[in-house]
Amino acid sequence: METLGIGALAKRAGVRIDTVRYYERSGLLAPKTRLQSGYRRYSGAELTRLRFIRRAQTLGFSLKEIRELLALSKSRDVARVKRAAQAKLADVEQRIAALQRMRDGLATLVEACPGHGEPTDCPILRALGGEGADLLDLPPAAARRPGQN
Amino acid sequence: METLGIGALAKRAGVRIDTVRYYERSGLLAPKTRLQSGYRRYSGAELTRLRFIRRAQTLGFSLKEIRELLALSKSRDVARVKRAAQAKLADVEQRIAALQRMRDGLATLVEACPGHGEPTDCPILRALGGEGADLLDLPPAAARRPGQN
DNA sequence: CTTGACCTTGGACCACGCTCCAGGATGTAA
DNA sequence: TTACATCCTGGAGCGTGGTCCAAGGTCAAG
Repeated sequence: METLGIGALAKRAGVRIDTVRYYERSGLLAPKTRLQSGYRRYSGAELTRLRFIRRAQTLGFSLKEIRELLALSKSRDVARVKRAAQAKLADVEQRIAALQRMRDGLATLVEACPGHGEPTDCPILRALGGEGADLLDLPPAAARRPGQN
Repeated sequence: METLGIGALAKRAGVRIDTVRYYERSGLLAPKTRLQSGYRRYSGAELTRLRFIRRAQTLGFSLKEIRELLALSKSRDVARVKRAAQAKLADVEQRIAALQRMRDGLATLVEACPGHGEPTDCPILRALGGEGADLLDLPPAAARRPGQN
């Protein structure tokens, strides 16, 4: 069976070599085997997994979440897997909702801005500068993403 | 005119004091004046600005982008401001679309999983583990968020 | 004047997600 | 065998967005 070196794997996934090793350190992606020399060898499954990691990232999942997601595939407990997937689904739906609020706020602003003329006619500028930031007024902010550390 | 100390300002904006100082260091928010003692004093305009910064963050703007946005408001260039907002809007919409694809994929998986029985009957397990990750297969990934450094 | 809350600065530290480097070993093709 | 690409490990460094701490100064009330 054909295997890939770390460089070939990285190239095929559009990722840097260091990133692959970083993912390994992070418990996300292990080589299928190692040569006696220590060289990592990957199979198609690892490539698939790596691509999955990248896709999930573009969808806003943190590496930690992705690790959890991938861990599911190891647990052979179908019920747990299903519950986890459902939880993830709910999470994704919440994110979509949050992004949609974002989008609505921005769309309102963009629509209301003539794109020319007096700065005082631009709601974006008014929201930025003035007292009447009504247009940008969004719900408090509670749900910040980058954990409040 | 009534002014606020840094503590009062932070409280009113729902932010930590350190965060206010951090924003100042980052060139986002300067106090209106300082007392002889060095104490920062803020006016309503700064509170508005601070709230704007937070709102913008919830809209997915980075502090760097917010700094640019705030700089634009000084430039009074309506067209540029609008373009920046439009770009962000497009970005947010792309993210929503990507998340919706993920949601659909997850929903399909969850629906198709019996929640019990053989692991081989669970499509989630099959999608995550195997070669045929078809259900989770999403478009390439191009639009990475955290700049490729 | 004392107390306690509030403020100052400078700098360390954190998590995240990489990215790069040094020094050395290995693989492969000519 | 030589040459060159590729790989190894361990650890440092980076940008982002904070958060915390020490050592000390200030403000307002009683």
